[in-house]
Amino acid sequence: MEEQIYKIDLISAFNLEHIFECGQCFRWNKEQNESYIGVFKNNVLNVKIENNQIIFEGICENNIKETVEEYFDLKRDYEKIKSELSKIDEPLKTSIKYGSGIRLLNQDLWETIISFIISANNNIPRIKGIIERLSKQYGKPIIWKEKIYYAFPTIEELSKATVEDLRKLGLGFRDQRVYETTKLIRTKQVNLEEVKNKNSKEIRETLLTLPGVGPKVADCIMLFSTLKCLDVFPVDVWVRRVMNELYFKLPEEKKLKREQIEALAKEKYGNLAGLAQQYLFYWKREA
DNA sequence: CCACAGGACGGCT
DNA sequence: AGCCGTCCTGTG
Repeated sequence: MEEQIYKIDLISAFNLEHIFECGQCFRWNKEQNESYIGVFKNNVLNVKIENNQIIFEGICENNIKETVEEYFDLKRDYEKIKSELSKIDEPLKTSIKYGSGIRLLNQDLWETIISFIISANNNIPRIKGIIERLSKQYGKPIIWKEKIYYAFPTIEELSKATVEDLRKLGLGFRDQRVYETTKLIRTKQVNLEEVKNKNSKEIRETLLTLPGVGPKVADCIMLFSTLKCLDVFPVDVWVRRVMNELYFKLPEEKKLKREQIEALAKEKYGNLAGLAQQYLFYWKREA
């Protein structure tokens, strides 16, 4: 593997902070110079914006242009999506202006499943720390510019970890869930290759059979991985707050149940509900 | 020291 | 069916 570089003209639906800080990924970190470095698959990339260009540079297993186009969802027309969603109502329009550079990454399904099981009842700094330790312990090293990075462990690699090993890495009560899910996937009792060919409803049902995957985690996996089911609407405490505030003017949380919020979102935002969720979430989190 | 934040799950009504 | 305590660790 060797260093590669790829540049494209800057597009308006591409902002590093919007993409990497909207809660969809855990392995991208900001450098001193405002660029980001991240690990995905067997790639380590630095992304920066300079002179109205987006510059992707780093160690890339396959052709960097194709890798980047796939991972950063570059073939999807976000301008069209934003203008369609902006018509729906004022709050959504405002949130879209705020997070205009958001794109949904096409992340590896296996990595997304494990990452979001770890995300349960957890905060972002700690989730990031756990995933780094898992990768360092079980993943393959990748060296770039004298620094060592670690790929996320493969199914086989993570299968070497015992529940106790996972506990030592700080997973807490999620250790058992990650262990059992890894076993189900390794033995193909849940076959990830087959999941890809199913429809949205079947995918969700399958994911929900994995230990540690409940409704919210299932939706995140479907939205943030290569599955790209844009119609799901992950409801966490933040989204619940926004929806209650925006549409019901209820100062107290928990007035609306998760299912009710989900149903409302699908009714209002239709098959782009997942994107709407991201704009609203990012807006509320940062503002 | 305690309170709190964050989803899944199992046990209880 | 719905509600609620518990699971673990970091932060204030």
